[in-house]
Amino acid sequence: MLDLKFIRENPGIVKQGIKNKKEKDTVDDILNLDKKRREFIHKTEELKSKRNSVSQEIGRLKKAGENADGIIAEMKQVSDEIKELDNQLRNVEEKLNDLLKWVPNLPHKSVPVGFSEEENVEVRKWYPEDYDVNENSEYLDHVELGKKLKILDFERGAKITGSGFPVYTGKGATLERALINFMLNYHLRHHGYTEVFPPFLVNADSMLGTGQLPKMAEDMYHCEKDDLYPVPTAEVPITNLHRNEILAESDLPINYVGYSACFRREAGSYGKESKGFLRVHQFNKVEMVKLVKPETSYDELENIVSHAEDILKELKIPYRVLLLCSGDLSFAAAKCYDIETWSPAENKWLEASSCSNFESFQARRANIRFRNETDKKVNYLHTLNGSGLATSRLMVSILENYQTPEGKVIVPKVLQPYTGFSIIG
RNA sequence: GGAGGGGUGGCAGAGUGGUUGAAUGCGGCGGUCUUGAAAACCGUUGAGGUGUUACAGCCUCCGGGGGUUCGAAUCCCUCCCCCUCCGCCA
Repeated sequence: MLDLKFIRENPGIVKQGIKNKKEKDTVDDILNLDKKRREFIHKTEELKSKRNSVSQEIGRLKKAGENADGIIAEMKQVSDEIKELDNQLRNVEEKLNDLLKWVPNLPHKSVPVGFSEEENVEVRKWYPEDYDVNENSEYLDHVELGKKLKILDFERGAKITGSGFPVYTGKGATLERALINFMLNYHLRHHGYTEVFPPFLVNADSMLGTGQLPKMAEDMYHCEKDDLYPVPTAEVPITNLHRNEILAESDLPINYVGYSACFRREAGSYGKESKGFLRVHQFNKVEMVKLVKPETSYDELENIVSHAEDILKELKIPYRVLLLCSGDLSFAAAKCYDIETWSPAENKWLEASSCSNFESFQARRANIRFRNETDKKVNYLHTLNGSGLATSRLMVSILENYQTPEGKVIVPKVLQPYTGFSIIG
């Protein structure tokens, strides 16, 4: 959510930001409602002030045993008027809030303006030593390989649940678990995070807090009976841990890392790119979440990206880092880097991580604040998160890059202590 | 799922219709005293909205929402959460 005052004072900047993000511009409607709102506030508060003082007077009269029927009758009218005005005010505020919830975060000034993914900017690329880009191009893709080695079973996943719910079996299951543990441990030991194991279902307030609702409602699973949402990412429960809290400045930065299964409906995305792991409804992800002081958030964004990159370097998987252009930014993000890993069989880069700075956008929605130690003022903090990383696309790159000419898969060295075996097949 | 109890400021804990945004204690901050610290004493200490150049002023908030009343932390309805006991259960 953007600050209403900021919108009021900088409508031009907000409009431009919305345009650059290809979102719907409701600024004029918002400003109109805001004006109405303040008019109602003015009227209703004037009456309330009167009511308060007269009510006190009534109390005094009654105590003194005097008759107050006249002013009580008068106040009854004032009270009705207040009720009516409050209703109208509530109505206006509801409309205003509905609009505000749909206003996207504004792109940071360092974000290139652009309207398609072609306009994303490649920031850097990394290959393991002696990596030959062409070497593995003849190998089996992860679906065929997974089937042959009996480590992935997409068909039975479809049977027991539905398409897009992969099953890991045998050494595949162990490898997946090893990957998750390796990543968690690495972030804990080398990057100073605190581990969180969150619930996988959250309430609507949490989904609103991080910005999945209302805009992404169609992409979320929803358990209607209990009004709970399976998390699309651990970002949601972890960021919302401190919803409606005022933290001490000395608490910051807070660095959390946590694993969760992630559930996404991916509505309307069938067909293209939906093979195997390329698009699934349930996947595993280790997520880094940071709650930081505003002035540090852009440095922290660079940190979080490098933390994700460290994992790929340890795994020796080729990757590239993209700076997303304004039009490709998610609703809540002010700036975002995607990390894509190389898939030789697909002959393309696959998104395995997304690292974003939300500035105060989520903090304002979720009401997460901190108290400045020097001036004692309360202010919104900045939130960030980054995948560190999602295992599904990463697994594609691992299986394909570590494939031997015989169709076996060597387990990356850093994972071997976790798997207990060094080769699959 | 059933029965009962409870949700008040950073924490503990008063307050059951009329200057109560809220006693008191602890904690925090500032000060006096002290070579320094502790103790003691004094003062101060919630958030949001509106408004203002900035103050002031005004309004709202005692789990959330709604209601009764001239007036609600206090009464009513509803939802949520916590605790105790029973039942069920990985």
